[in-house]
Amino acid sequence: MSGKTVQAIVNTLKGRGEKITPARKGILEVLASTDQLLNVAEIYEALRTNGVFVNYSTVYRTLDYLSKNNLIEKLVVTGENKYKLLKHREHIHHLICKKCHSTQPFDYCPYDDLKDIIKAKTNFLPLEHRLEIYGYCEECQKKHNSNYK
Amino acid sequence: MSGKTVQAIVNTLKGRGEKITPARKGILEVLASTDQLLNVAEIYEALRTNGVFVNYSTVYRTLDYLSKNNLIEKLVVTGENKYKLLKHREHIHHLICKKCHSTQPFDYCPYDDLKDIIKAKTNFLPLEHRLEIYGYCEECQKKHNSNYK
DNA sequence: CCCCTAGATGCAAATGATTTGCAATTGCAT
DNA sequence: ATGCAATTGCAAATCATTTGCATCTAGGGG
Ligand SMILES: [Mn+2]
Ligand SMILES: [Mn+2]
Ligand SMILES: [Zn+2]
Ligand SMILES: [Zn+2]
Repeated sequence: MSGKTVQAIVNTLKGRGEKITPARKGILEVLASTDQLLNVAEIYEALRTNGVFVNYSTVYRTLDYLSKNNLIEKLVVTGENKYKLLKHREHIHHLICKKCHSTQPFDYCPYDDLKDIIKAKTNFLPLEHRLEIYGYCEECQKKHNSNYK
Repeated sequence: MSGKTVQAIVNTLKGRGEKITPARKGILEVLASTDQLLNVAEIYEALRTNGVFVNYSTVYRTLDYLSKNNLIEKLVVTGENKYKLLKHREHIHHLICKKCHSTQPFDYCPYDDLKDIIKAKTNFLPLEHRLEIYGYCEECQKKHNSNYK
């Protein structure tokens, strides 16, 4: 499921005259293979699982590089830096489990209305936003088949 | 404007049998004197401006302490830890300037509807949320009296 | 008011994540 | 195949935050 997306992104990069290196392609493949947000250590480990043995500093530099090129997104979740692939022009938020720390994408966004309200009530010019929801994922609710309400 | 609020909070602490120390009262006063989110260095500096010369580790420990006691809130903004006083039972979000990094509270929250949508569309149990808006504050818009749209 | 002690603080060292300088390597255009 | 700018590995530096421990202190009891 990763193949096509990654190849398309790689072609985008090539079109911009950028170099394609194992670290770059490797990280794109790692991020394309999941819908979870991954932290740096997870990316580093997944890379070597995939046979890509790059240095930690290269992982950091490459994540910066891909972020600046708007191919991935970095977000801070519970004090931890996490990364995800930016597919198409999607705009999504995440549901984050407080127990197992799994994340799942969620495609609804209340920002359009919110933006208008801000403009109406303040002189602030809203441009971007960050929204995350914390709670319990389905598995963790079952596992502790208890009485969260 | 800080006096009454801080005194009320201090009384709350005393009621719980907690000790009131210069660091605790000092940090509460610093946070009560602004509606900005402050980072650790700003809090440290404000303390000594106010004649409270405590160690950095004390600032960290006290911020943890006050957070755990639900008197202040810690939030991560653009990779930086920031703190605010928790007054009453207010629930607000923040408008954060991308230029000058000032923050201003904003009291509208789209979460009620959002929560229902999540429950309708997923098996995730939403409990908390984080929402921040990034853009340009009034001053920064004027200063660069330019053509943001 | 003085004592006493659990808890708070100062200090310096440890930690952990991220960044950086530099020499060696590599992608890719020619 | 060659050349060079960009990328990488490595080790050291940085930076925010945490921690161990000896010393202080807030505030309750006498
Ligand atoms: Mn959104
Ligand atoms: Mn809200
Ligand atoms: Zn979970
Ligand atoms: Zn501003």
